[in-house]
Amino acid sequence: MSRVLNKERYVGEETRAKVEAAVAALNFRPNAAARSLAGKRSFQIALICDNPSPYYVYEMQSGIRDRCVADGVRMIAQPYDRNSTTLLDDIENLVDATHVDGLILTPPVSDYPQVLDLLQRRGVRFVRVSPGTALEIAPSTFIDNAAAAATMTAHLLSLGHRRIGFIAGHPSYATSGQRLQGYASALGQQGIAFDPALVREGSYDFASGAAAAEALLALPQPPTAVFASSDDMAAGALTAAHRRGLSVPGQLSVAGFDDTALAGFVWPPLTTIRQPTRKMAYQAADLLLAPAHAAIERREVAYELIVRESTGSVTKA
Amino acid sequence: MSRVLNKERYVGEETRAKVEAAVAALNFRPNAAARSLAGKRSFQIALICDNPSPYYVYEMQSGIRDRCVADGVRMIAQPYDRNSTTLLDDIENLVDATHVDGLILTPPVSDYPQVLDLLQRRGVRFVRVSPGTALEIAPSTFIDNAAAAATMTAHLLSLGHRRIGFIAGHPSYATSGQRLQGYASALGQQGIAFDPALVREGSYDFASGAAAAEALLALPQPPTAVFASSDDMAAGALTAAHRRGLSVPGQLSVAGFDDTALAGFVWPPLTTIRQPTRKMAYQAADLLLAPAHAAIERREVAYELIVRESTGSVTKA
DNA sequence: TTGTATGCGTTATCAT
DNA sequence: ATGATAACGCATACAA
Repeated sequence: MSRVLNKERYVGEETRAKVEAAVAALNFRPNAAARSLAGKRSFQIALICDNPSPYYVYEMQSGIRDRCVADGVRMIAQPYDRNSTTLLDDIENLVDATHVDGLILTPPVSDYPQVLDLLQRRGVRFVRVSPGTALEIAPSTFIDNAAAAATMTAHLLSLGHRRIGFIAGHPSYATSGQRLQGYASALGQQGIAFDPALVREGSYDFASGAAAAEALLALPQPPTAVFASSDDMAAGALTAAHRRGLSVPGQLSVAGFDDTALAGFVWPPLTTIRQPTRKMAYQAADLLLAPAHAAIERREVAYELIVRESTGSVTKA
Repeated sequence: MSRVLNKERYVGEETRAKVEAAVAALNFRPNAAARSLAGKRSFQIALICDNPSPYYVYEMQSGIRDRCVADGVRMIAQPYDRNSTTLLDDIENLVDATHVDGLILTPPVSDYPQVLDLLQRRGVRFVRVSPGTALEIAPSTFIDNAAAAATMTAHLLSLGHRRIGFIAGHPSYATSGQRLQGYASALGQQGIAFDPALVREGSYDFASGAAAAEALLALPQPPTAVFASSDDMAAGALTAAHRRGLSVPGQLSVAGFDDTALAGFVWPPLTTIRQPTRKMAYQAADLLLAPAHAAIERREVAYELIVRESTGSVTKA
């Protein structure tokens, strides 16, 4: 029976048929605990996801699930506190207790040296989503954040904007630096000087986006467009503009990044870079569940510029 | 060792100390699979959550986790497709394979007769969140949806509104009918006739909210306020108003329900009923993990009216 | 209060 | 290609 369920080679055709009939008749479901105890696999993977955006978390989980069902693998999802001091211990505990077949790490944990160390020491398989360092130690999925941010910046430039504010994410996220760099390089491409005053640091969440936009709009020479490197921050920027009575995009264009549902739920709907989170998650799970490859694979996923109503051409003064 | 870890009675003080020392020294972590196989508990629970709102899902998971850490229990979270035809089979498979210690069901699954039947037949413990039928078959957590909706409606009435549009949720959610009833009763309280034309059915998501609001605003005698029974639908109503060039709350007041983060991310921020999803989730997990009670417990959680800028007094024509 | 043995339901190894 | 059997790491019933 075990041999049939695990699709081993060398199983007679009639034996297989008999077993399958019995399985169907008895509505038999193998006990996961017993399988885990006796075998090498536990048919469980875990998602280590500490992210401020529920949309992101949801998409990650959905993508992983989509891939897992094919293999009958379950996902353990533990929302982690951002400031948990026990993260390392929690992960070690998880690994020891459940013997998960693998872990999927999202930013910023995907770049925590201590976590990576631990996992390597323990010989646990893991896949990283959007990592920024030590790319060769494990498989990963990613989008070209720099190119994506450059694309958006170029879009704003093509609309006539010359002073473009940029709201960066928290530096603990590798993607944050990559997006900033793309913004800067697109400006350079057009011979526009990089003005540090136009760059503010947020933490990928709404409140920080609102505060950063507030600061930008209070500048003696405020920008005519704001590009926030997350949807939540862009929504914050939108609110800041509304509070100041600025029409969007009439007086201020606003752009986001990620293209979560939020981008379409605000007014005006946000022009964004679509990061296919769900697809990245699916690929991450695929990397984890597929038979081990010889080489460490880095799998790139395509991004997309989504133009909506929050950006428009700069008005002639 | 087993006796110490499981806090059994009749363990000598010195034996306990020795064991604990060894556990600490070896960094010992009991194997979950072995515990599950040998014992009665699996130290795993599952969340069956099919909800259109990522915020809701996130809050549910967070609340459950908050309670689970205390017991060293893990949560299996599988996002379910809304239209999955295999839901019943998936759940049965989950139960058989993992022998979870219990399940937490959220709407609308918390009222699916087939699922409840299955769980009862199999003798699986489960807790329901916001159920509407057969309340006596299992513990549950809930808020008084009718009273909450009545409170919001009363708030709008006190602002001078007399024609209040109501966007209901999908009827498969028990909460949907409860909220509608609260709205109706508050109107009756003020001697205002219930006008069916002012009630539209949505499906708790943004798009349906936008469509419903669109229909309400197209009425010969449009409402001066719209009360949507979810934040997503309220955000949709907001967008519909903006598209029509209506100022909010100047020309149209908009109110939501749930008080997810979304309520604060849109413009203007939404007046809502705060449903403490996280707390409900925590209590649900508590009901599941606490030693079995004699009686089926129904645990009520308090709601709260949150007044923000999307509602205002009706303007004199 | 503590030691001991049996068994949980599979996988994997060794024979056949 | 298939049958038999020893682990897997704990909980638990029973004995001491």
